[in-house]
Amino acid sequence: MSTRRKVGNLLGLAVLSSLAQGPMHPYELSRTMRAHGDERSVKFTHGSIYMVVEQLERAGFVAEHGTERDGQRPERTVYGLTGEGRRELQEWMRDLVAEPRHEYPEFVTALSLISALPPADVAALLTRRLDRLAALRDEARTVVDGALTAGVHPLFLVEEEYRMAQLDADSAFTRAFLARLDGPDGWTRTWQDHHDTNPEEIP
Amino acid sequence: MSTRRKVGNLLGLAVLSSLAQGPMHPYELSRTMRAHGDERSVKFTHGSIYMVVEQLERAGFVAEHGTERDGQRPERTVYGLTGEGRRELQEWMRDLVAEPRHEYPEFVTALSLISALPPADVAALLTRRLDRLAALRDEARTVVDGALTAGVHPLFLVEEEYRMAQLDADSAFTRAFLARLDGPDGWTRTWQDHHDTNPEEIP
DNA sequence: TCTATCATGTAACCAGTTACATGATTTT
DNA sequence: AAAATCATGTAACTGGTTACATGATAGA
Repeated sequence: MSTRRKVGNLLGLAVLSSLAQGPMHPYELSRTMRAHGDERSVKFTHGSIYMVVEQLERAGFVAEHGTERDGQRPERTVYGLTGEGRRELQEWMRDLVAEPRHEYPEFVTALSLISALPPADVAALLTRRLDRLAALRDEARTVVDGALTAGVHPLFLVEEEYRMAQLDADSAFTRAFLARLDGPDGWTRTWQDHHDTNPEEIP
Repeated sequence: MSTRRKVGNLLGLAVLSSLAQGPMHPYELSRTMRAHGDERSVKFTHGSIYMVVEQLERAGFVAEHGTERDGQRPERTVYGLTGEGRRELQEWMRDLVAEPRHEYPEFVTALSLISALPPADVAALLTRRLDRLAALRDEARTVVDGALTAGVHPLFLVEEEYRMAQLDADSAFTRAFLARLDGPDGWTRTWQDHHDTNPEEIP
């Protein structure tokens, strides 16, 4: 990562945060994070948790807190936060909240190459996109409503609110783009020209 | 990637798109993409281009088109798009435009763990964030204005417009969040309580 | 001519993903 | 009791980042 953080993966942050509630073994991290619905906000899989815990240990942010054994199941190593780990958690969080960074959403890339598609096709594709955006928005809404009626405090749902706000902005942009395509302000014209003069056939 | 695309890296898409203009060697890809300002929309470095070209070749999307030599500089291998590559470019673009996917912006992760910070601190951090968001917005505006006066067609700047829309939504959300923090609707209360009852000290 | 920067590529390393291994429990 | 699923972990592979290597030109 560009950051000079010793562990750059955001999954590491989520693990630090979980361990702030008390020591756990990696599998338990996996379970509780999954149960808590964290997979909507952090990308992780079973395997990646073991990896990141290892990294955090190398960096001195977590340390072995003992080992347990339960019947003949494999022995589990329990990890706990170190002082350094606690400090890193705070600092990292403060940084993320205060400093937005330049990211690379897939749609940005696609837009930057949009002239590779013929304009008529793009109109159809954007229309389809509006549908899908609405579906994602509904999904978020459902998650939030479900959690609220289950008694979760709204504070623990702000990330979904943010997501919805971004989805709304995406929809609005998409609609505006569509409008410019339909309108006779010359957009489609130059675009089509660009296509015609750019044979793109180099066999 | 979740996609069953043979090459999942979006840099691969940008390379396919560049090669649609004609065969090139990797260094030239690097130069033209950089000159064209693509680094704002796709993350790449010198080294990653060589890597992705190799992957594209393994996948059959590009092929050696010959080798050149210029003086005693290292010999350059020129790559061109194959028929498969051209098809992949189209299909991939259509997919990206029509199907938004679930992504993991850093701020979403931070928000999902926001209760790890004390509420008073968060207010200050969000205020700082507003500044930084404004700066990023200005930056995008400047890029766009510069390009427009240099004669670039707006079609080639839509990705910056999108970025600005997302930044605006981010600002609006941040302001609303701040307002809820200040307001006496109980938010800060439960939050602070959560902090007090959650000692987070496991030394 | 010495030094800096450009042009071009390779290699070494670290991170992340996926698949696999194996005993325990639950379901049919 | 066979099949499926859960609990727990490791290993192998692939991808991405960084640092390095080396000749060529250009500026001081």
